[in-house]
Amino acid sequence: MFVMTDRKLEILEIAQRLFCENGYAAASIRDIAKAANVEPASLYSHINGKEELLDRTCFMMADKFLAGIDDVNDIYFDAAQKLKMAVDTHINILTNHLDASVVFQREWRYLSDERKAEFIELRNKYEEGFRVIVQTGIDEGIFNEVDVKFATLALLSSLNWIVEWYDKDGDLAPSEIADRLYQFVLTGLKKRVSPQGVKGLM
Amino acid sequence: MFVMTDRKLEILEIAQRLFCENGYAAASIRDIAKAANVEPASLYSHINGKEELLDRTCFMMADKFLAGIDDVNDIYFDAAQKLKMAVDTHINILTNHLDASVVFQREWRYLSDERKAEFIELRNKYEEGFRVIVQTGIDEGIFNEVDVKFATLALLSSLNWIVEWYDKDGDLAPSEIADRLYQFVLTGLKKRVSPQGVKGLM
DNA sequence: CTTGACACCTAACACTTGTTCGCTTATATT
DNA sequence: AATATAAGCGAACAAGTGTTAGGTGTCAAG
Repeated sequence: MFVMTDRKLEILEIAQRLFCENGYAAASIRDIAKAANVEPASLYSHINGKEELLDRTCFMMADKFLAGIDDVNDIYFDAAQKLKMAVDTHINILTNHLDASVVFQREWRYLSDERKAEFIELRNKYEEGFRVIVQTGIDEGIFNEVDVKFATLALLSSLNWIVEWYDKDGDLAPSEIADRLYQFVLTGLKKRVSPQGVKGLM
Repeated sequence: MFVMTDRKLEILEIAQRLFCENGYAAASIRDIAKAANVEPASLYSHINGKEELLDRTCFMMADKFLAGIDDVNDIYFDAAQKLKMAVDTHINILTNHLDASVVFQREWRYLSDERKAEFIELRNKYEEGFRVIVQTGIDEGIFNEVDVKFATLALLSSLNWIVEWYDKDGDLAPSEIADRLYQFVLTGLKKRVSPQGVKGLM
């Protein structure tokens, strides 16, 4: 059975850090062992192989993201509120599991063909969750009649890019980042001329 | 001297395809040789080493992007028009050099430390070009008073993500993609209530 | 007091990595 | 006809890859 002992988790997190810093292919078992203060062979008391570390990371994160979007779509508020919730949740997961998120985003390509297919399916399911929100907003008449698939990808890409520069000791808290990103995808750059102005928006 | 013969270019493009598909670390010299119908040793008649292939790709693309943004900022139109031009140019480069763009975006991490530093500097210069446009828009009073650095990163990330799903045989032409992305970053998702509506923008 | 799980070890395995050496062939220029 | 250059070859190199086999010490449960 799959029991996750403390040591296993520790090793997984070390692997995530190295996969994040150097990439999956370039981060060797020996690197991971050294960072864990252990001989390379000793890792195999905890794992079945290098790919397991990647596999676990990708699917753990997929589960987290999916659980987040499911929560949001279960709650019947208007699309703007749902979107805010979804953005908050997404940014929270990213910033709370930064290394793992980077692996989730960049390194899933190195999964085995079968697992890669499963992973892509889960990721599509997640994107579908966002598409539902965007579509709902259009149906409610509060969002522009954009190409849903296209807009959702642009939206998600804005969210995901923060892993490239987010600094957890920086001056922007996750919630502030989420606020600004939400503002950006909602209203864009162009100033509105309508009476209530920008400040009045959600 | 650095002369780029036909065969050199051919090999470079093969390498770009494989770096794009498998990642720099996972694409071996032997893979590249096989794709070029040549023995591994023969590649060294054309290149000095594997990293040269990555190096050339990253800096070639950096030059292209920088030339693009410089052209835009040399022309004195309003910020919205400049932004449209910059988005068009960016998407054009991406879609015209898809493999190389992916390498430019994902694989620059594997450059040597010195070259990596130079690369990051060029990339910052490019981002600065976009920041100037956004700042100009704010100064002109046509863009919201957003955090310039933040908004520019969100904007660029929307543009860059298209390499993940762009299909040159798909139904969306590069210019259409550029139009929609421009629309997205300019007006966001939320419907405007002002009289002229969405259609009238641009 | 034994058993068994746990975490770790040394040593080695088969294989892949980027790269170099010396050599050959074809093509074009003098 | 002689020479230079470009483009290729087979064989080998040292180093690094993921992984396995078999063994050691620790420690809590029976």
